Amino acid sequence: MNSKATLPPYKILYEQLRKHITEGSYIKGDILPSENELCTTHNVTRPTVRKALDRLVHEGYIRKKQGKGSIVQGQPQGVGILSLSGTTSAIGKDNLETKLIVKPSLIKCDDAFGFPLLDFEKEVGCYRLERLRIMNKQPIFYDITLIPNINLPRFSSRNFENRSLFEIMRTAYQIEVLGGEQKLMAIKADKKVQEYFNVEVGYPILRLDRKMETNKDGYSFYSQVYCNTNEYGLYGTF
Amino acid sequence: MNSKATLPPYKILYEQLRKHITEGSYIKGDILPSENELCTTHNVTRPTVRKALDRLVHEGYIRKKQGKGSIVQGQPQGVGILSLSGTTSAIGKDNLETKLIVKPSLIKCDDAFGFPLLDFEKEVGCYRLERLRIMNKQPIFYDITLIPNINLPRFSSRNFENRSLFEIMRTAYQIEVLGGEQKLMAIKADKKVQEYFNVEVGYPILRLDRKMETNKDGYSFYSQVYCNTNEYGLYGTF
DNA sequence: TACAACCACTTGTATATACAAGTTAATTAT
DNA sequence: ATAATTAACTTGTATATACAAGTGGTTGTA
Repeated sequence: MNSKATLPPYKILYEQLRKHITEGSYIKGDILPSENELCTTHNVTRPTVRKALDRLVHEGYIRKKQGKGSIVQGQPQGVGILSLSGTTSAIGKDNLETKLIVKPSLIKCDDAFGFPLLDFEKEVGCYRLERLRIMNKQPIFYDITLIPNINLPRFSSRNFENRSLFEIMRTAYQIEVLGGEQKLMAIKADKKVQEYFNVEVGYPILRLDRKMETNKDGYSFYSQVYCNTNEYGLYGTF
Repeated sequence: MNSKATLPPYKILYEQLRKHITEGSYIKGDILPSENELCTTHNVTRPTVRKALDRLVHEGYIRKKQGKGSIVQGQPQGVGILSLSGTTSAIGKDNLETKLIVKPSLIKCDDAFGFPLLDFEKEVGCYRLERLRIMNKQPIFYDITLIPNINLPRFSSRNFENRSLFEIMRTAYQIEVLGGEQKLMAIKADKKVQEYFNVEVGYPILRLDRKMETNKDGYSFYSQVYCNTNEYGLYGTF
């Protein structure tokens, strides 16, 4: 039961190269050492090296060109709201102000924005909170989040202003979002949303219903996000 | 200059298995023949088989479990329109009818839905085509696509009905979409869209402006997609 | 019957090797 | 000097092989 079993060589190499890119040892446009070079320096064979590189390609860190080499692409940009990160990192922390408009409170519910809840999640209930994200004085996102109440010390009393929920979960509880599902739709602003966004009723709004899956086995949390995309479209890469 | 170079074995196997899944020969929950079986039936070795399977895993068609086998996941729900594949695979070929409403014609343009075009792209012009995707008699997607005119034999005369553009590009021209950028917004239906979708003016519509980057260096194509998300929200994983 | 051991099967990882195909720069012939 | 050829690199694909590790059924025992 060793929680930190030794990683297989191809993963070690992957982690190492990845780190070099994320930390800037290699920057965009650089060419990685050739596969054969990596073989000798890391004392593995080419298929092993290629397996590590495949992953970097897949994740967008590098791009390979036959006859030339592996070209560093830099941070895989754009993992915006449509992808892994939270909304804060999608737009850039600087201009985005986050307000907690409804403080976390424990509620019982049977489903989370269309995503069915597991029995144990119904049992323990969920923290529910509402936030508003404001950019240049204009509200852009309004979101409702449901977080199943497993052991999350001091959750209700945490400071949610101007912090990404993802960041809080990761740093305070070691819960990382690995992926998830989402459903997108365009809807007409209802009365509540109309007020938050200061637009007329019927105004087109983009809504995302999201399920965030985490590194804690079987543990997910959920949110429903309303976006005013009039000025800023949601940007992302894939 | 053979436009239809024979595909490498691992790609042939990939295409074949993929087809079996998308067409329903294998359905969700089925277990694929083991890697060794695939080796003998296709007369290749295991690394080759694994390369094909890796790709299916990556795209969400199958899931592998050590000691057990390759479990079919069905239509890769995950790779929806918000991710790698085209819209056809996002929803499932069966129920989605594709109509070509404006045939490909060469045009000159300076930008593609907000994405700047490279000089050579402006030079050679782009094929422009419009399609409508219909599900259960209800139009769901209306899209305009711009494809820079590099050497694409017979492009204008291809059959675009009920085929994913991604699939055509991949199988006919060995052009694979590796990733891209997209911008999403909710808008009000204008007159044209209102007619296509048979909704009133002002109806909320989800619009995606996308740039698709390919395995051909520097080659991208572009599309603008209008979605009626009233009945079916756009689904995707991340 | 219940349980443990075993076996046959699966995928996961790795080595060693070979040749094809694209890129680049040096070399050679004109 | 210029152009064509060559050589030395790069990644792409494939074979053949080996053992590790997880799964599930069978078998043999207590």
